[in-house]
Amino acid sequence: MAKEAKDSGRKERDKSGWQAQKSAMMRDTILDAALDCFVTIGYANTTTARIAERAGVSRGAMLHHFPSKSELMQAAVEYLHQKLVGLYASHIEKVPLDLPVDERNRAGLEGYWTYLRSDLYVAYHELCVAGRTDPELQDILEDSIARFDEAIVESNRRLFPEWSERGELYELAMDITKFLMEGMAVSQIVSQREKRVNRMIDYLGDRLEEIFHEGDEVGAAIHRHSLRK
Amino acid sequence: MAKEAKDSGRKERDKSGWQAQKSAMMRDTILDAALDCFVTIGYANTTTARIAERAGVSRGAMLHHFPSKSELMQAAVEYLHQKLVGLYASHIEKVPLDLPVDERNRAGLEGYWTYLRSDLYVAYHELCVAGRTDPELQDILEDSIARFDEAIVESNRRLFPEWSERGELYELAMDITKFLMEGMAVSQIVSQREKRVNRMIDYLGDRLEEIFHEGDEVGAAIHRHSLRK
DNA sequence: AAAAAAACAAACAGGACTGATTGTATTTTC
DNA sequence: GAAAATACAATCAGTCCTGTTTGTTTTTTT
Repeated sequence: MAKEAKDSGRKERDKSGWQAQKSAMMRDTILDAALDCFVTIGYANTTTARIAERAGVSRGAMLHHFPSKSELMQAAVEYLHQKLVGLYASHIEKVPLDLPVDERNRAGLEGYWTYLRSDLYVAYHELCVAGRTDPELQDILEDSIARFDEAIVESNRRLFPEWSERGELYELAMDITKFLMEGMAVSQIVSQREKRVNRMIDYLGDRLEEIFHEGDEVGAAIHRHSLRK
Repeated sequence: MAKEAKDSGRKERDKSGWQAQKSAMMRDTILDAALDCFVTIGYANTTTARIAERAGVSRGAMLHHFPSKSELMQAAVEYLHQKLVGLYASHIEKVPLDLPVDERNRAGLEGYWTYLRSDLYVAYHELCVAGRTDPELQDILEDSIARFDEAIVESNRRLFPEWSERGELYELAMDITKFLMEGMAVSQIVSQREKRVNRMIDYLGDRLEEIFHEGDEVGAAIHRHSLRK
């Protein structure tokens, strides 16, 4: 209240000065360090002191930018979210739109797999698991996850326009892709087993093709396998 | 050395006395409390004080049984392993062996899903994620995981004897089941979304049936879909 | 150039955690 | 029943963590 009244009486701070630039750089440095810590030592072992050390700044300086650990974590989640969206998009954008469907499916799966094998995804998973028992973190993540899912839907709409009218088949295909590949990725996080990945991606690509072509048939055949009650 | 020489000169402690019974009960009480903590507050937030409180014993008493947190965690992992094996077996044993294959597949999947939806699995996943950044814990878990996988293989051999000669098709079926359902379970851990589970289990059951029947064909057809290079 | 604001660093304070230690109670052995 | 072993409880000590406070430096505004 009193503070806001005070602020209204002065010019807004110039955002183009060296201080402002330095502040923005500092902020990113700290947040990058936070994500690094999630990946290398785990979310559970991430302390403000460790982040400051990794960022190469003092804890006092960092506390100026993020007055509490909670605020720092919140900013880190948002920062991670932006990076994840960017990372996913960068892999998906590499897929040429003029490929035939089955090759495009396969390329999309490989892009998704590369995304799932990233450090950023590891950090994300660390946060998700921690959020199970931390309501505050969970709230932040839910918002981020919802926005990320929307971004995925948007990317897929562009990359796979032929699926746009497949309704429940599309949902099934998305589910099986998501669960199967994320299950595989989490399994890789837990213990590195590179074997079998290509076989699984091949298999999934074929299944997606089948599911898609089920939409070419009209009538009882739609319910033959995939949508059995 | 010197201690062992000393011990060899006296009778072994009677294991049937009240003290021995109480000690075993105490041990299980502590370990149950530890698993409870993993589930309710997460592995990361589990402290010796919290376990002792949950077990209803003093920290001093607990320290007698487990002289360090490390030993307690090690014992908890082993205890969890035993419980997991027992839980999985209990669900799988309920499946009547005289069911037709497709129904037995479906029943096995539902048993596996029930297992994956258990608190024990949640605890297991907490440990797996924590083990990523804790080499000591990871070592313990690797041993446990390997033994658990063997137990699964043994159970499946009994429940699905008709798969015993399907070689790589069997491996594929096991992989897709594992990754898909664990991916789904982990997704449920992270955010509770009960929808779509039955659809996915239906779909997986059908795929397993297909994969199995690919073994009925000899020649190029084996490589038509699933095992494409 | 002085004043104000922002940024940075260092130290303080209280709480939490683990392992070590000391003391007490219970059970078993002789 | 006394001694020994086991079990249990309470306290101590050192370390780490987070938030608060104080002091210094840098940048911007006046």
